Amino acid sequence: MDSTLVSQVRQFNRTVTERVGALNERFLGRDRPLGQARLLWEIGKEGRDVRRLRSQLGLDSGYVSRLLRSLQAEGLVTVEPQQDDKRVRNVRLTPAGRAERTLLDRSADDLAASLLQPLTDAQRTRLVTAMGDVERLLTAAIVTITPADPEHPDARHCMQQYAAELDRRFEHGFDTAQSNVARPGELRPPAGLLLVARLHSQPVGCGALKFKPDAPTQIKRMWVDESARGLGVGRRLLYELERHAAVHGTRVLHLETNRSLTAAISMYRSAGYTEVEAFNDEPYAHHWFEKHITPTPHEGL
Amino acid sequence: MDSTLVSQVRQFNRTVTERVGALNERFLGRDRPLGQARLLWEIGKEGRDVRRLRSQLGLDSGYVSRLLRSLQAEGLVTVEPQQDDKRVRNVRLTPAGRAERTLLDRSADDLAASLLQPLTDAQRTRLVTAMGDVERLLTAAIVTITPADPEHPDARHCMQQYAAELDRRFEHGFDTAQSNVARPGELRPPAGLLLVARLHSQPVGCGALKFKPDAPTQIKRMWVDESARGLGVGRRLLYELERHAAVHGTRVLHLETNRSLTAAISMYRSAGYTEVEAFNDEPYAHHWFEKHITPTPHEGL
DNA sequence: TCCATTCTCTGACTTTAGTCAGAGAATGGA
DNA sequence: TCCATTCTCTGACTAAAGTCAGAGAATGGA
Repeated sequence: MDSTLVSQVRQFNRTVTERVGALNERFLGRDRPLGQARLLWEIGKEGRDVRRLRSQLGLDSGYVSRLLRSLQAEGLVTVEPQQDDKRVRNVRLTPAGRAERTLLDRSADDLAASLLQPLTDAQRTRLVTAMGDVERLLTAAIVTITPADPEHPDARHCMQQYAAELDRRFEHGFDTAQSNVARPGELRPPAGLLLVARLHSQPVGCGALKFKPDAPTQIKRMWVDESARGLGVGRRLLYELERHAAVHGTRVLHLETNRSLTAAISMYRSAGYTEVEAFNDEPYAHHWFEKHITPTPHEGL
Repeated sequence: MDSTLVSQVRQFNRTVTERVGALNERFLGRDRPLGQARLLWEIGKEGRDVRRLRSQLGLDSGYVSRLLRSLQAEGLVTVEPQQDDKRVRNVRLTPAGRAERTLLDRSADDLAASLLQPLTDAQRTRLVTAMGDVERLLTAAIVTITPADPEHPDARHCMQQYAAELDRRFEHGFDTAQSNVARPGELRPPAGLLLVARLHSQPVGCGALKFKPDAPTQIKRMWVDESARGLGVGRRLLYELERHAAVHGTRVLHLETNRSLTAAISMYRSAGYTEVEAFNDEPYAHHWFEKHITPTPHEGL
């Protein structure tokens, strides 16, 4: 890895955590421990169940329990069992809790404003733009891409979303029954491979390979969730699929797509796929692409 | 303040501190409290005196003392009185301490690399560029600009640096004696005003006004330290001077400058100053500028 | 109807990160 | 020479942020 990049990232980490961290304490931690404040914030106006609070903040169950009790003692929250599963408990803000949360909200606004205040308009715009870029790319960096079984709940979620989106976007909708859609077994080794992209362990994208003896490997089910677009997830999925295909000995990749998926088409083009004659009779396809790759069997094993 | 900007800054603070903070702990805080690690890092290869450590990390003297003793107990540092002032104590790393610091260094590199690793080359470059922007602008945001007495050590430092820089940059050097340089009294209210820009309480720039009865107010001693260029400090100094001048009732501002100071000249132009005939006989000047402003007496009082 | 599992809570801890009020030594200037 | 100041250290605290090992209630499937 380029050491200049690494040292610039380190410099950034130092400066930003120091600067923003210091402000965080000065503004938010004024009369309330940061832990309590974070919890109060995360409960939200609608309330939340304890389990979700815990996983979102990454805290010990005992610790959260204690924090909740201290908030309860101050009359800021109420805790009661969920209707349908009485093991789970729901936390809600009382009116006093909502008022306190609004105060925190104001403090966070003040903090942000204090960072912007000394800057000129032009500088403010540049700062916010750069912050957006950093955020987006840091988010992209924590997206993981791993093989998954087609029957795994995350995989099924992706497939459903995939079909639902095609149905929305195709001129005449999309019906799984009419398409040459792959059955789960075909996307499971050794017949194929399914990759799932996850962000904060939520599935946000997928892509699959279907290996064919003595024929090009097919790319299937490329999908990226609305919320994760613009992070380069599609490109990474494609790249990972190509890598796996190469290990499997693939020389040629095939994929077909619908003309309504313009962003995908231009991504395929820019990733080196060239349009070819129709190589199958998929009813929903308008474009057929192929790419030649270099097999690298057993690499990294 | 534009609430879109504010909420974007908040979003950034949340995402980035969470993400970088989590990594910080996972990589750096593995087998050593973060406080110790920071101290170990800050001591540096050359050693440092305790006073400076304290001020750089912003910690209580008793706390630093205790941290140092725990590092000493592990054989990582030695502490001994300074030669010339035995109240001050110097801290140095032992070979074991240096080894430990190298380990920390490696961890910090790994952390940074782990952020970059999942990204494509293009994304890495964009991330690092955006990080640089954010850092620079956050640094700019904590520069303070306040009036100072011309005899204050920080003010004197600025004046000396100002003269030294002119001497370096002018073709034939710069001699205070030959210039119509203002004496301290002239830059002190009510005759004038001196502003000092500071970063982390170190002086990094200055600018002054000289009020003249029934004549344009003069801008003098505009200087920004090498280390703080590109942060918009000059522009902010100029803006603040104009604001003070307006409050004082000024209608026209005058300033003269040397042709070697090209960056300053273009800043004056872009800030609305127009070149005019020479209005004085300053021997080092090649360009004379003026700007009309609207007086705002007693504003904000 | 069991029984393993899930979810939350409690009690008993620990570690980290400080703060505060001096004490004691050294220094610098009047 | 004195005295205020500076610098570091020590003792005596505190608060925050967790960790860990259960206990007890509820649930869901065999």
